[in-house]
Amino acid sequence: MSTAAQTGENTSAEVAGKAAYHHGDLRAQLLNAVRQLVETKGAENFSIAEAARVAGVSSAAPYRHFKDKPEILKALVLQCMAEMSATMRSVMEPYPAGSIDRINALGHCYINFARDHPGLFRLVFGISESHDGDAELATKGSQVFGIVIETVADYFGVSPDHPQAKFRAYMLWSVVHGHSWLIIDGKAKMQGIEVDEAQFLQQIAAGLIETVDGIE
Amino acid sequence: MSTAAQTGENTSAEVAGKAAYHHGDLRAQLLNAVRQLVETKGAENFSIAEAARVAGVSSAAPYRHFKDKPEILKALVLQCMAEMSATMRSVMEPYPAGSIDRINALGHCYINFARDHPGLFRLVFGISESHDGDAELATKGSQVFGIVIETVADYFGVSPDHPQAKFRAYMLWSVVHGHSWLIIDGKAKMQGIEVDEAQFLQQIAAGLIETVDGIE
DNA sequence: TGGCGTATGTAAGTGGCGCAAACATATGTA
DNA sequence: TACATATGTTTGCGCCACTTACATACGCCA
Repeated sequence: MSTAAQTGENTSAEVAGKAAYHHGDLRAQLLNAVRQLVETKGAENFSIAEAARVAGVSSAAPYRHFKDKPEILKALVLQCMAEMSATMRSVMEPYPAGSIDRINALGHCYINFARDHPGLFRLVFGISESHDGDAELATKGSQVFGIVIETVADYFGVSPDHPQAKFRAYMLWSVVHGHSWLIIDGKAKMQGIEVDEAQFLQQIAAGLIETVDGIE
Repeated sequence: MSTAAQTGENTSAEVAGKAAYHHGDLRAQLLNAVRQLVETKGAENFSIAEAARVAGVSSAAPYRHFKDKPEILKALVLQCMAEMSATMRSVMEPYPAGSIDRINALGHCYINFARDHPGLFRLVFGISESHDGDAELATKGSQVFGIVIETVADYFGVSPDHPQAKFRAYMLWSVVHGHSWLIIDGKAKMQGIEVDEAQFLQQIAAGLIETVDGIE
């Protein structure tokens, strides 16, 4: 448990012999620690103090790199969003542009992120400290949703600015987002529902995209 | 601010002259206080101590009625779920059984709950302390989702046990649930999307329910 | 009516956390 | 080499979750 954190952590500075006072990379190491804690204990149960302990520094050290707790979490959210958009781009790349397979691949990818990192998913989409008007978050956010819009627009052969493309993309996003939540909350299983995900996504695509009589 | 809490709270015991020591209804009053705090500050930012202050008792008093913080929140979740299912039943009642209007009414109702009580919605569906195998939560939960299944099954004229009815109901639930989350997170607005909700629900029903060639 | 057990409240204490100083040490640059 | 700055530590404050010991009211039975 505690060793898992250390295997990759202490290599950079302490082992290198630079003495630990300035180990040069605390910000990144703290983010790793926070990420690990959020994944295991949830965003509302992690403490900066514990993250500092994991990183091997005093409990006040984090405040040299982050203003306060929300700012740490925001940094982690940005990191996750960047990963999500990168992964989404990579999983859809094998499929031909404009194909329905690309849309399905996006859906699977999104859901898998939630299933594989429920703690992070909850953080990214569930925390109320929304930093409401934050520009960075908005930007990274559109990099995720933007992919969906692009892909849907490609399918219909229209510009991503087309309102109908946005609307259809938003419907898709809603289903996939909702399903992700229900999965990690265990609500589906609680109701005795076992969802065949491939079928689910296929039916969604069929009902919300393919049956639409051409846009514009 | 602080007076708002008192207008409705002190009436039961203190004003009645019974002295405050046993005011007879602390559990309910605490739940009210917690509800108010969760609605305004979010479930991860409320403190038992503050709820006790609002209710006008010492900070240890709540522990006579609730084991710990998660248990308080669980009680509130149960309360919310009961309200949701009651409201859902009442809003669909005016429409004829088996009609698509009933399905739409359910959707609106669900989304409205999220919009009107984002803090509570986050609590009910977003907190990781899922009390995972909790029987009470499962029961109350099925009373919510059960309504959706029933209504969809009615539309198709099959039994609520029919797997296809469950599957279609689950798809609907996912969209509505996802949209609710995106709305209260402001994600839609952040992406410059203004969703016409009536149209949204109508398109969903059209794509996921009405176009389905009869079940079984 | 009176006494007793129990339910329900309070006060005080423990340990942890978020965060702010004030202080210490390393690093880069003149 | 000296100084400004970045980055770490120690200490301290206030708040919180939760516990334990104590106090008070209420219900019930003789």
